[in-house]
Amino acid sequence: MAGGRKLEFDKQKALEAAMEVFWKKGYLGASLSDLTEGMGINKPSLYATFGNKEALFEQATHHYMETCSKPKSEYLFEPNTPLAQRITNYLKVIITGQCEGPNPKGCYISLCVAEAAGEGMPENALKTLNTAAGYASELFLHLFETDEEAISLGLNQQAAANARFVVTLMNGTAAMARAGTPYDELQTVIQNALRGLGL
Amino acid sequence: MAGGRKLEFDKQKALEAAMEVFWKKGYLGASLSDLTEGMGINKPSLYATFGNKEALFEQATHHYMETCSKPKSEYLFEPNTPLAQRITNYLKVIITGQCEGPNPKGCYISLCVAEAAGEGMPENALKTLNTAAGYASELFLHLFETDEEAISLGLNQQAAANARFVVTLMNGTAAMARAGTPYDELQTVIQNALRGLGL
DNA sequence: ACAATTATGTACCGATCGGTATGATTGAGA
DNA sequence: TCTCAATCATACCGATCGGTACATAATTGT
Repeated sequence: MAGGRKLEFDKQKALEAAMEVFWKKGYLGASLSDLTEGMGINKPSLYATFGNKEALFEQATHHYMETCSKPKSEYLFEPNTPLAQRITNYLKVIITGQCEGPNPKGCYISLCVAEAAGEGMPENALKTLNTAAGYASELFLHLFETDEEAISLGLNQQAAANARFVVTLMNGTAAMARAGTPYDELQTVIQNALRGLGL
Repeated sequence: MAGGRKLEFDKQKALEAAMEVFWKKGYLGASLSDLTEGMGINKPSLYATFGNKEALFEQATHHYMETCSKPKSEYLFEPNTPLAQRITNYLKVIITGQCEGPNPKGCYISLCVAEAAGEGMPENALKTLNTAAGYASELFLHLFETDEEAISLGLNQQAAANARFVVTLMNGTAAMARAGTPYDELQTVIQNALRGLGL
């Protein structure tokens, strides 16, 4: 019949802004005021467009995974590149994202998972978060189990343990970055990490 | 002149309980209701005995460092024990504390530092937290710089970087433990860590 | 026994929490 | 131009936030 008034804001920009607020404050730590201020809209617009705080978090988390997390994984599978170099490149990009740029320091997922253990986070937010949190583990598990060079090096023998080691270290760099450790200082742990894998 | 009514609770037990609440929820995440319920006292008693939420946090943090963090460091300086064995023992005890026992999962300090980066934490709480957060780094820096075996192995050449690697990994295990990773799975990263140090 | 002192429980303070009702404003189709 | 649908800003909802006033209960020295 009739189409009403147009949105006065860019939905994708608003979602990006919401992601940054959750990234900085966590789920429970981000208040509706923080969100509306960061997104540049007011509460009724937020609820009409995204549902509620929990639904917004799910969409922001999905946006984070698609734009910040998953694209970096291509460095792990670059053709004609030694495994050690691929892992180095990947970790460098990860640490860069944790330390530098306009985004908050640290890792969105790692922060919210830590927050979630304190209870008080609604169920759907938890489910979304757990799915996202498992991504990196499965990525490295798949790498160590199937990569040609990884197999020839025997890294597939303890693929799960090796993947856990790398993921643990990435959680560690996220914590250090969030505490203010600069890129130059965190970058040195990559060498130790590769040596820890036998590379 | 005259001494009034006696405290009906054990101040030390109440502080221990407060520590567990902050450990589980973080500073901002712990509400006065969470604290009074966990401590088994009501608000006026809390304020009369500990000051306010911020002062209670400072005392709880100090209690954590003295009872949970610092005592474990003795494993790093045990006489007549190879360095690799000392670090292994230390990390095993750390991970045990992060994964098992009656306390919340993860690391009190690591959680609150992550929370602090989101702003909103009062100044004195931040100062207390930063002091506590620097303890582990200085501990390993001192170890790698002064330990006889560490020097003979050349670990003192890059003492700061080596210390940063270990501290980063401990922050990582804290995050993994908080997310629910059990001791048996986290324990395997110790071997990778030692290899990363060249031990 | 009395007075002084301290701790306790209840009930309350202004501010903020997540979420919403309401009415004015804007734009599209007829 | 008129009507209808959708978004906007403001103001409000009950609940909870950190913190406190106040009256009562319990302990001590005189």
